[in-house]
Amino acid sequence: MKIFNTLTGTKEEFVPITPGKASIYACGPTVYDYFHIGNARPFIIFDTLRRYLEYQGYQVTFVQNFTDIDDKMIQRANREGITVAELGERFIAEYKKDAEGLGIRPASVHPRATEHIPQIIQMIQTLVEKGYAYEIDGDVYFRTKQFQEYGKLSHQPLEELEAGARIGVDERKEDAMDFAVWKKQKEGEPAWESPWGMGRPGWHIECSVMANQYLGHTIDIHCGGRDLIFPHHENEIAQSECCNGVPFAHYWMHNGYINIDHKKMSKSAGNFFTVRDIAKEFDYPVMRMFMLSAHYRSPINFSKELMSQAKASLERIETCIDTLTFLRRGQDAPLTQEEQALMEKDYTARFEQAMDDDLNTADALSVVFDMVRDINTLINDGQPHSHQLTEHFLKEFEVFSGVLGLFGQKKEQGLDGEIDALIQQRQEARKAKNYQEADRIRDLLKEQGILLEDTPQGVKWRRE
RNA sequence: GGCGCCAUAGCCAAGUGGUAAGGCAGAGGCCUGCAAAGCCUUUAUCCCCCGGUUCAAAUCCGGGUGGCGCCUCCA
Repeated sequence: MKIFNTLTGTKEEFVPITPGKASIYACGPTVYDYFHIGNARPFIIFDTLRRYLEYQGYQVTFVQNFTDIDDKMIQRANREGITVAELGERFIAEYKKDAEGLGIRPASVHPRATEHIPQIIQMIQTLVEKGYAYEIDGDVYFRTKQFQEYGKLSHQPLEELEAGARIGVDERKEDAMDFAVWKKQKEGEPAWESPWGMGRPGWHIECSVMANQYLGHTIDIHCGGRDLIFPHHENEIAQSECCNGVPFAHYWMHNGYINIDHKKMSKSAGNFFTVRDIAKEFDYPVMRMFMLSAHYRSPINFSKELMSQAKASLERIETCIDTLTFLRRGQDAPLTQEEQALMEKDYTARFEQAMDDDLNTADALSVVFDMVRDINTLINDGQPHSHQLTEHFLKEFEVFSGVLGLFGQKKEQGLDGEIDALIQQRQEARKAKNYQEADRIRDLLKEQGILLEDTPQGVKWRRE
């Protein structure tokens, strides 16, 4: 597949370091609160990347960290009167609930910063020894001037970065662009012992260390949100490459933002919706549908209206799957020419072509919709259809579903005695042309969230 | 100030040199006891504007206009 590589600014064919294997590092959440839908975008997108690479036969090692020590963690923990560790535990658990709902599979490893303090200290020590980092009164900074390639990911000339640097920088630093890799303990902060005294790691160093530990010196793909390009990812590159002397990651992938009223959603701006809150109004898969309906690098505007659109779209696919499932339970029929012809159409090839093109999920979904319409057109006649046909397309949906992490997850509805009895009763009433009674039963079921559809093949029902 | 992105129908969104995919919403029709679901038809002579290159441009180049982002914690 082709990947747009932020490092080179071009689309490139993905060639892994080790044939048949792919190593991916994705920056995970800081677990100080529920995550918002802007945070959810990279989780969903890169989970889809992982699924697609696995579908293509790669053995994928996917690492996503939990940042469980930083300023925000400390603030929040203090505010709630609990320890940073307790806060972390709590929101890691909450992350997992939302992630599961969104169809985000657990990573191969979910390392936590606080569980890698010795390794972090060791990497900092190496950097200090090599002259890439220096200590000032318990703080340790990275010497950006020492790394010639600093700025290669964000494509910013170092001088210009300096020109834009803010006032209020720590005057003790050798250079305004230098960043902290180790922070001296302040009053009331959790801290660990180190060669530079009590302190805690800077933000950027944890990713360098954990990527290194679980994936090696050089990894295939590193991904995250666009806002991490500078300085976070730039700093990761500096630390890792100066420490190990080899390229850190071959491919860098960055997703676009989620906007609200065309402005970037962010915690600090306050214009955000948590995934947990949206889930009260829309099912989790609707959020995933929303995310996948546009290309991952484009910014997308979030609104309830767009969620409703995503919901209706998703239902269109689910309904088609439901109908196929329903037909498969019903009467079989010999395979017709039309059915044969439809089964020979190669939706999979088009789907793969779209996904191969830098994960074009919007285009891939359009293939699914084409298939849905073609199936519906064929089975619209109310006749029984070959089980061979229904099997074929249910399998096709399963493939697409496995890659996108969407639709078709619902378990086949078991036979429910009570519902069946009522449906039976209603059928009797209909036969006797007692439509008042028939409608009464239909309304009764509707109140319980059971929707009925009368089809020539029998009565089909679905929940919600 | 530096660097960069985006502009396609009422809404969303693919397409990036060969004559506008797909979804949502709307309208009309078919089907239905009525519904629901679905199907069919319909909705951009045209892709922000102005120039240019080309046999050919929404797609490339130049210039505008509008919107957004990074340079600071941020997915």
